[in-house]
Amino acid sequence: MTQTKNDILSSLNPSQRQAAEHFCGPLLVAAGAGSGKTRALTYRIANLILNHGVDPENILAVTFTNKAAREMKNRIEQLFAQHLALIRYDKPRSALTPEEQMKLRSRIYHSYIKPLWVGTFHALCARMLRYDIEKYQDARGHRWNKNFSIFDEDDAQKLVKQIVTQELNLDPKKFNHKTVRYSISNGKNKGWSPQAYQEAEPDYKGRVISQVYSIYQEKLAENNALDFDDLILVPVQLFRQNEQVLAYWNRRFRHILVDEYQDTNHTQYDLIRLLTTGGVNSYSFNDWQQRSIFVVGDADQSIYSFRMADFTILLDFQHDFGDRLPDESTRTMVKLEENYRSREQILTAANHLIARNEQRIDKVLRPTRGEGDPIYHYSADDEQEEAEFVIQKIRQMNGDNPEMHWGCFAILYRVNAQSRAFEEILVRSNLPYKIVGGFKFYDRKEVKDALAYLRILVNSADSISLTRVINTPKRNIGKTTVDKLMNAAIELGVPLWEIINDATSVNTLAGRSAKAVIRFAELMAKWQQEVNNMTASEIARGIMEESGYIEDLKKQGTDEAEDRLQNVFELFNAIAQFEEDNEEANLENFLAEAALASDLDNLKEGTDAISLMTLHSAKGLEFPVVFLVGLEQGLFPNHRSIEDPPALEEERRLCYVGITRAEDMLCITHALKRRLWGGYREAAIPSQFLDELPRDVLSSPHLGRSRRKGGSPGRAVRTSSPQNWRKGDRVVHRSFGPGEITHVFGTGQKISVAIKFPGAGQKIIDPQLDQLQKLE
DNA sequence: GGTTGTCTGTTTTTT
DNA sequence: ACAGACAACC
Repeated sequence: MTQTKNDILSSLNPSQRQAAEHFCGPLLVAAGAGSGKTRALTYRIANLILNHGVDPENILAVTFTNKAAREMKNRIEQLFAQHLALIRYDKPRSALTPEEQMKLRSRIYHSYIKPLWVGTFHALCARMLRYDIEKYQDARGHRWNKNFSIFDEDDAQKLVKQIVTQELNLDPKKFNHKTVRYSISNGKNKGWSPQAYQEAEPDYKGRVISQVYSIYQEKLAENNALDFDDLILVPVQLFRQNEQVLAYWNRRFRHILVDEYQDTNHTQYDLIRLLTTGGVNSYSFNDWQQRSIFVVGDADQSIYSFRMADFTILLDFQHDFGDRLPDESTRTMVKLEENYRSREQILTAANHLIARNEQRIDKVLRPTRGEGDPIYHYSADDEQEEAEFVIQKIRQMNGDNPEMHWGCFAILYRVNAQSRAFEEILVRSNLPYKIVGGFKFYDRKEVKDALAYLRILVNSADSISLTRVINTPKRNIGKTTVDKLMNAAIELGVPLWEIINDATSVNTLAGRSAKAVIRFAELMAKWQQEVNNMTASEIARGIMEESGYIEDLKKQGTDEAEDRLQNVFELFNAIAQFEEDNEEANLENFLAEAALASDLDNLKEGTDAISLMTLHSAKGLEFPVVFLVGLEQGLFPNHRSIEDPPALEEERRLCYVGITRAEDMLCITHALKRRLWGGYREAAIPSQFLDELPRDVLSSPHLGRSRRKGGSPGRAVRTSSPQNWRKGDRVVHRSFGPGEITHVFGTGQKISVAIKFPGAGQKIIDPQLDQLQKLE
């Protein structure tokens, strides 16, 4: 009888506790970096179940990444283990015998973890759709069945390309398939149908894109496939058209928790709102009996606007769901401001930097740990020397401090391409490292080929997968043959598979390739039969063997082929692992998971290695020592953001995210010269963010040198305006480097100049806005 | 139908 | 610089 409510929550601070104790109604937790938001979330879930008697089945917890979902499950499990060890065995968890541990874990998993719905928006929606998608039809009557394929970005682009170039014969320069795909994606993230798209963007371009969008949806339906955006949008539309379906999920998920709420887009918001209110479509919704909406986020860490995330959704929470009272008197917002992660000097820098942003909730990170060391700033000659410096510094710290193992260090950069210089030196130095994100296991050609085979078995309508592997390995089924078959399929309005699987049609259409096509069809048909009899592992091995794919790689004999072979086997391992971890593992479930999984390396965590990743991937993580590299104008902030104030604010938030990853030590570097697009970019100007950090927390032995070489960006603004620019002047631009003026337009205040840059080509620039310096 | 060589855009970030 | 797309050739 020692377990009371107090005991579970006793380790929380007052604000965390207020968040964790929240039962019914809306609550926004505005949680600064390192303030224990995951803690508040997990403790609240435990508290709901243990102290309020909520059935885990009634809880929906949405995270932004798979990693975060895994982490949350683990932490909830640990909480329960701690708690139940005391209740059931009357001793702390650490004192349990191995058998008792095992028994306890299995019990916790079955009664608490498994019935909880914890996952990303995409994974959770995919799961709901496996139940209900057959009740859905879109505005034009298209339907899907529960074996739908999930198209990744690659598949989606292929489809758009097909439409743009073949169906509509558009000028590929004006309507680049990637740009069109991106526009469609953005439209979907705003909740627009093709019709709505056209209404929102009624100009010529908008009308064309709307038309592509419309055909694209038709094709997706023909393939029985959805793209990433549809996974969210389709449930929203289904909920709007089918009251019973919405009522079911609304009743089911009484308590909804959303992590990283600042990263939600409008469609995701609609989904959450529908699930929470059950479709009561007004702000007067206030039936909070036995229900809650609990969102956690930080507007200062909103870094996904390029994916249509909109942090004003977080800023509006109080208006949407809350009591709409001012911050001081509201009962529907809690701020977590104590920072348990970083040393004071690091927090000072972070607070100072982010305070420059206009759009935010006022909030500071209050230090709880000692002052720590100043932030170290290093100015390198080029990207190679930058990497050498960082690695040498890591070796030195590792040598000096026995407790600093390799896993303590992280190198964070703006773009993936920056990892190369570091990798080269790490390999040469023989140090253990891991690259998080970047190349993804499931993006590799051979893995996608294997998955395509499997997808066809589950969803034979998936023509994208079918065309992908029909001649891989080579079976003498060339482009002309595939085109003929495909045209017939389009003509008849049936999936490609139906043509291929009919020997007569094939004989008529395919000429001398007919035999090969028929053999391929027979192979696939045979394995389709086995989907319900054999395990996913057996099927995967079987089809990859019998299709000749493995044989083909083996006989190539190159290192690359060997590598690919290894990856195919690695996929088999992943399937086997999946079968071990999931009771109802089957091929369908595996494919659903694989489509949404990022990379496999996450599985082998725990290895002691230096971490390399982009700033975006670093969100949510923390490291004792962080190196923030490549702080150069044009790289970070990225050149596409410099002239766009909201985008620049986002870059600044990204920098804030980077700084706040560091626990004890932060080191910021930039290079004066950087290899980019093949050539060198000379005289790179240090990032403006360096100037935006408070001076007194920066320790920077090379500061003087770097300033003189790069010029001070702060001062350059003022010196550049009254100049007389002339054709032929040699100049240095803040982000494009050195160049020569080729034209001068206008006079006086309204002057603009065209400059030819060796690296970036010709650009027209306003010297008032851009930092331009004349060279003598 | 497959292979070789040339041309092009590409580098912001991701579920 | 480099991969992927496409055309010309085998």
